[in-house]
Amino acid sequence: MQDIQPPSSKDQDGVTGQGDVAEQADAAGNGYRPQALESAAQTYWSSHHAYEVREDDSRPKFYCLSMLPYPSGALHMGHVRNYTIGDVISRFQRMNGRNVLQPMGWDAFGLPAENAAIKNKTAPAKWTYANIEHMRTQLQSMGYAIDWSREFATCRPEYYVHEQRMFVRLMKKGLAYRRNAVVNWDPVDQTVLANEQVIDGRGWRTGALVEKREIPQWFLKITDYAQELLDGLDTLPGWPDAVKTMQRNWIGRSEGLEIRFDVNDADGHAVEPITVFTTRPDTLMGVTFLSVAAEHPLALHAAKSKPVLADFIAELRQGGVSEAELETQEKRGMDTGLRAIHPISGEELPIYVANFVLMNYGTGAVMAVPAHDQRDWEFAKRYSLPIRMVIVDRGVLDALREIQHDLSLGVGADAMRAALDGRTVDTFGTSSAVQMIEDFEQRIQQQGAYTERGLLVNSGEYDGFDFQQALDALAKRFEADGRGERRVNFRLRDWGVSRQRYWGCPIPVIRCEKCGDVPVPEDQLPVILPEDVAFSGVQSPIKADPTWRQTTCPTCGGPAERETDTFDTFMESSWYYARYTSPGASTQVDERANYWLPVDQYIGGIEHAILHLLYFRFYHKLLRDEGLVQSDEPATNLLCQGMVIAETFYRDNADGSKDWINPADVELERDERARVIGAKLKSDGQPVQIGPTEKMSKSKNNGIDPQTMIGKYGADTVRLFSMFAAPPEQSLEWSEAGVEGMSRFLRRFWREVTTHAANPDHPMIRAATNSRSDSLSLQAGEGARRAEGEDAAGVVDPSTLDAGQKNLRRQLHETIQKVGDDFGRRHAFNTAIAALMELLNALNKFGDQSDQGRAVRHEALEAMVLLLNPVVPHISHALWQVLGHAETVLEDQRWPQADPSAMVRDTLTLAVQVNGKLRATIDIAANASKDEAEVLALAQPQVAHFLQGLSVRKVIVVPGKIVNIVAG
RNA sequence: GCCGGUGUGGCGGAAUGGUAGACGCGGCGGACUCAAAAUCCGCUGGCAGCGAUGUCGUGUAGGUUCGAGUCCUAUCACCGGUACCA
Repeated sequence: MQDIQPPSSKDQDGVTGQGDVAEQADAAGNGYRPQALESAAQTYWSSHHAYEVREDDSRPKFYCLSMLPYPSGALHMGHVRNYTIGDVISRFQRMNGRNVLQPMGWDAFGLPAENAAIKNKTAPAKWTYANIEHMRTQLQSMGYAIDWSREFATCRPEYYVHEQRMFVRLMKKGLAYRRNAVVNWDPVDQTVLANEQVIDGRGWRTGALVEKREIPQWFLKITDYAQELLDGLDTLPGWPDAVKTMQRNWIGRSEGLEIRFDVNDADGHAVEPITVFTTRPDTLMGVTFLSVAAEHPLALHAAKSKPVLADFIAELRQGGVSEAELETQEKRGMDTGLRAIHPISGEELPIYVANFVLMNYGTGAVMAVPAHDQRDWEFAKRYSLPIRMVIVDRGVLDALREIQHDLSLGVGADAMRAALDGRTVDTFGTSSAVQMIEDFEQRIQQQGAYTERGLLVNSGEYDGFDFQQALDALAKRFEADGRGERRVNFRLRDWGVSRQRYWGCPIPVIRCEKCGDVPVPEDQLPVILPEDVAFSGVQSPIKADPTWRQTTCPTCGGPAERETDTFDTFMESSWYYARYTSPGASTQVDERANYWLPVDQYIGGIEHAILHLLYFRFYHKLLRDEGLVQSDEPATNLLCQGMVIAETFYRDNADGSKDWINPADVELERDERARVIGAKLKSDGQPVQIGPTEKMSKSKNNGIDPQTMIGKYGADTVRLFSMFAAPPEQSLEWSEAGVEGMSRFLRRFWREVTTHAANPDHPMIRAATNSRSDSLSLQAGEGARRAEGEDAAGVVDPSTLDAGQKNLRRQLHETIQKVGDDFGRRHAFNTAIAALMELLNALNKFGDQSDQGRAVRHEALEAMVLLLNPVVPHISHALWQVLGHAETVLEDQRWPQADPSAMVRDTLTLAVQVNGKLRATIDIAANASKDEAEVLALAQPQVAHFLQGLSVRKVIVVPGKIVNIVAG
């Protein structure tokens, strides 16, 4: 780079001046020194409060929010990816004239702080605050355009006081209530375990078999909002369909019938009736038994007089409470000895306790129809219970009608034959119809349930009915005789917010023996969690501390105790987005919330698709119903980014365990075709095993530390790689070789711009350079303003361009259009960057040193700096000055606009296919007719060759794309 | 188990029903260098062929279409969630 002339070589220090940038370019030849340049840019932004914003009605607002981090100790690549996506969108939107808010905070309560406290013998608070300090510094070194003035940590009383106030209001509205619910209980430690802490049914520390235990817990009535949460999904076109589908299925609205069965005990005496909920009342005549949950009152009643049943129920109490564990268990059950009376046939049906029936869905009891429900089918097979077919498809029904008017078959093919016995019908038709029915029934008996909605048979007066007719008829019948009713059921359960943990927001309730659960009066809030505590891990310090616990009842003034459970940490993360809009407000949010909300773009991991994003939507409706916000939904657009994954490497130990080796310490070996054939440890040169490519984790030692990468390559390179290597919603595989490629691209870009700018003959550069010597002592921007105003000679004159100049300019404007679309609409950052790489490759080949050639190059380089700015803001900040502009917040420059006249093409290339296979391409005038394209296509020698012996049947011409000749 | 997603060269990926493999990595060859690094230039899906070119090819099996990586049906593998990890 010997030809680079620094615009001004003797500038003193100038952290923010142009001189140091040029000096860097000069000193190292290639000259791109990210560390100095990045800290200079960051200092400039923070000293100018460049990203602090306030409400401004003169511009459209844009609230860009990334999910707030849990302060686990150090920034990881998942954070880097999440926040880089948010930063690119934020900077892009600001360059397009929006008033952009991008805040950051800390989801500071949570289980890992307690685990760390046990391990390191420090208080959870101390550990958490230290992590926040460290991680803030790390985030700042990434150069994100964050308004740090709004930062908060959710573990501070000034934050959670509002959460407590909302809770006591919800209690008064009846939206918060207390009831018993089941948890994982470690009988050795005598503690409640999180699902995560239960491994193969045992406590993670003690190894003891976990038990289910019922304890009183607080709930929020999210089910009151189930229908609205479901309907609201239709108002969110900017949310991914996958997320909306998952939420719809999670809410799980189903319409059906609640039916009451009378029950007799083993001696034939009537006991309490049982109510079941079913979405398939059409299968009612196929019920052959009933199943109830182990906790169902009837089961407990029966167990009193049946010790084996009591033992069985006790056995079902073992194991964890997670749905994944319950649903993958072997299906087991036991007869209670009780008998349900079928409400139509009067038949006596056994009632089983079954481990797959959940007490917290529906009524905790189901009617079992093995012929038409796969789970019931498997259960029936295992316990030799009858399988009675009552639903068939139309073909079977028609076959049945052909041979008999009565559609009742009895059970099994033999019964059907008996029904046919002695009848005389058309021989051929009968045998095929019999075969068909027999096959259908045998399939159900032997292979599995038929679960489609078909037509009823074996159902007496309902034979031949379809699903809807059966539902209507049965609902009418049962509503008339008081045996049942139509019911809409949701799978969604109320939100259990109690946690038996210390490091969380105290639940603001006082328990009084006389007055019951009394909400803490608002003027006594917050209930503060003491932070300076000794924490052993077995018991919560606030539970152990009588002076904290003991208080007086706000109602009767008598002695009372505080609730010592704390809130689920999803509580804090359900409303933080709103608090960012109203820093310092004495209420939960103030009127500023209605300027910023709803969030215009929310970004976070797909793992939050259901729980967090549903609570987030729910809480927004709670805020709305308290009159605090006006919108119905918290965020209009949602982007879910994929995980960051990396290769794993290991060595086997003698005892069968594995030593996981960090990818940074491993070198790959390849064969002559570049396939990876092995790997060895750099330090000893000995081979290591290659494991699967997985999510970065401590356990597999495949995490790549962002800080190391920033130190080695600079934040811009890390940002560029994480945006280039994959589209945002897919998983991103970390590759240090790929990172080096990004660094290479930035160095080439640096060289292209500095080489161009160093040419003293260029009029625009000359103007800028002349002013530069005094630009440091003048107001920033002076020199650039001069440069921009003067010297028309440096401006592109489209009418005088030659073909090469026109081509480059066309590519430039096509790239401007593509990058704008990819950033703004598609969020396809990877392809936008690829297009910019292509443009740089073209610029690199473009050797034109004429005035117009240089003017075209100047236009292209300025545009590139602006287009790349959202992704790599530090180098852009520096190069913008190199191009002769004053130092500035680049987001306040206009986003480049594509010039349609520069993109006009005279000729187009069309693909020519014969019978769908590519045989030639043709260049044709852009305004050519379909007929002209067809004639030219048919004239191609390759086309003629493949048409030999065939006659053309049809020619399809898609203008601008393809000509397909169909021949045969 | 259930719900959602993904599957394309040696690797990450591109292709919004219309020329499969853009861009990057890796690899091979060359230039520069005493040498190495860096940088620059060229080639790079498989098979056949000196080549022009042909042929096969987007997890697997079918289907719709003039045309399918893209749409439909079935199936396999992997990933995320599964209500107390966040």
